Amino acid sequence: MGRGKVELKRIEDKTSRQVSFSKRRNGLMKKAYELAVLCDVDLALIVFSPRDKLFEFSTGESMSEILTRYQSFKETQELTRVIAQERLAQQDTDVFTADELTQKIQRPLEENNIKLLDITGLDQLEQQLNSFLRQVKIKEMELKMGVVKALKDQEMQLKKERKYMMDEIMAAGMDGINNYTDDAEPQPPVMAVQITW
Amino acid sequence: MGRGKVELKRIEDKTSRQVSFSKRRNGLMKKAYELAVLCDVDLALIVFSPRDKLFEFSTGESMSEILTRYQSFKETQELTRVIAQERLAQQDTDVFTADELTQKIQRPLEENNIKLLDITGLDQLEQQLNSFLRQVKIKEMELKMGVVKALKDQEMQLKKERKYMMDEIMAAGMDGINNYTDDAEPQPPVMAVQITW
DNA sequence: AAACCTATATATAAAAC
DNA sequence: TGTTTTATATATAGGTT
Repeated sequence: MGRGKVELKRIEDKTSRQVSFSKRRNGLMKKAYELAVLCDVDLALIVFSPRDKLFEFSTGESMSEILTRYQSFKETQELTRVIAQERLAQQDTDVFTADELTQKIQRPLEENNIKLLDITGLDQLEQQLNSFLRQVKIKEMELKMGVVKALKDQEMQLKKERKYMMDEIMAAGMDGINNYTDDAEPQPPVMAVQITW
Repeated sequence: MGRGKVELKRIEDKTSRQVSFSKRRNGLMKKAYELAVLCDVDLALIVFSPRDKLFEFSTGESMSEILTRYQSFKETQELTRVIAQERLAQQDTDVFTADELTQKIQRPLEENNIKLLDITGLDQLEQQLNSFLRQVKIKEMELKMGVVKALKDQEMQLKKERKYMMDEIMAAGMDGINNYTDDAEPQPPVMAVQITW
């Protein structure tokens, strides 16, 4: 895009790399701005120069709002994935506990958030976090209950399907079949979400 | 950049806005990629489409690493700003407490981090955060001590300067001057950083 | 929507200041 | 180091399919 064509690899000459960085960085920012305005979208751009200088651009909302939105999006994505996974898993196992489920859901969410806390976290931060967490606890609980309910519904549906199939088989005169290989009766799924304050 | 020139404002026609979004988004990603490769820099790009679909691009390091780095950078920036402010403030006041200082430093940092915690924060997150915070507490303390020390040094220097000026004045035969307008003796600055576990 | 087609607008490499 | 110049490479608007 200039007098000479450039290979897509690190520019070895330090000077021209710096010049290129300066020009292309401006170009990228401009393009980002144009995209945001023309197409009416939200975006965030973060660039660290080779000398660790920070260049950033974000639309109307502040950078941290967009990053928060990103986090939310990722979490929802993870939740959706986990729920889908659970549904598949449910096709093979008959029983699951809410505790197991809770664990599975929590792990990815925690990892995502914790990475964003920096080493300079402060001691008072803990207190504020506690206060903050108390405030969102109700919504959190609602969310969990919703997930558990969704899976519960799924389980119920599977059971109905099994029952339906069983009925068909029975109707065909194939009674005497027993799915349980040991003496223990199948236990009802544990259905409790633990809430601690 | 095409057959017609486009005004820099929201494209009103929905279809061409969508087409433009698709084309320009790809272009932006490509440019971002080229910048990263050619100039050997780290960057992150987050775009939310009008229909809330997420498009993202980040270099080698994962997105969350870059966001963490961004957070760190911002915190350092804030710290630097606060320190500079403190230095200015010190020119008018004679005494400051480490407690006051700690408060001032903590506020911006907390705000920055807390915004990144989403409503789906989980109850176990609190525990992990506590564990995490314990791990970084030592570094945190070191940081604070460093800041306090820097300001302490600054204060000492100001005192020396005042003393020097005072000496000059005294030497000029202008004794009997008293800077204190009430009976209380000036107290030494409180010098303690509170560490709780 | 996406994929292709030009004509034109923009971006930018290299040079010159 | 930054700005301006200019030749060339790229991006993309508006069509068409």
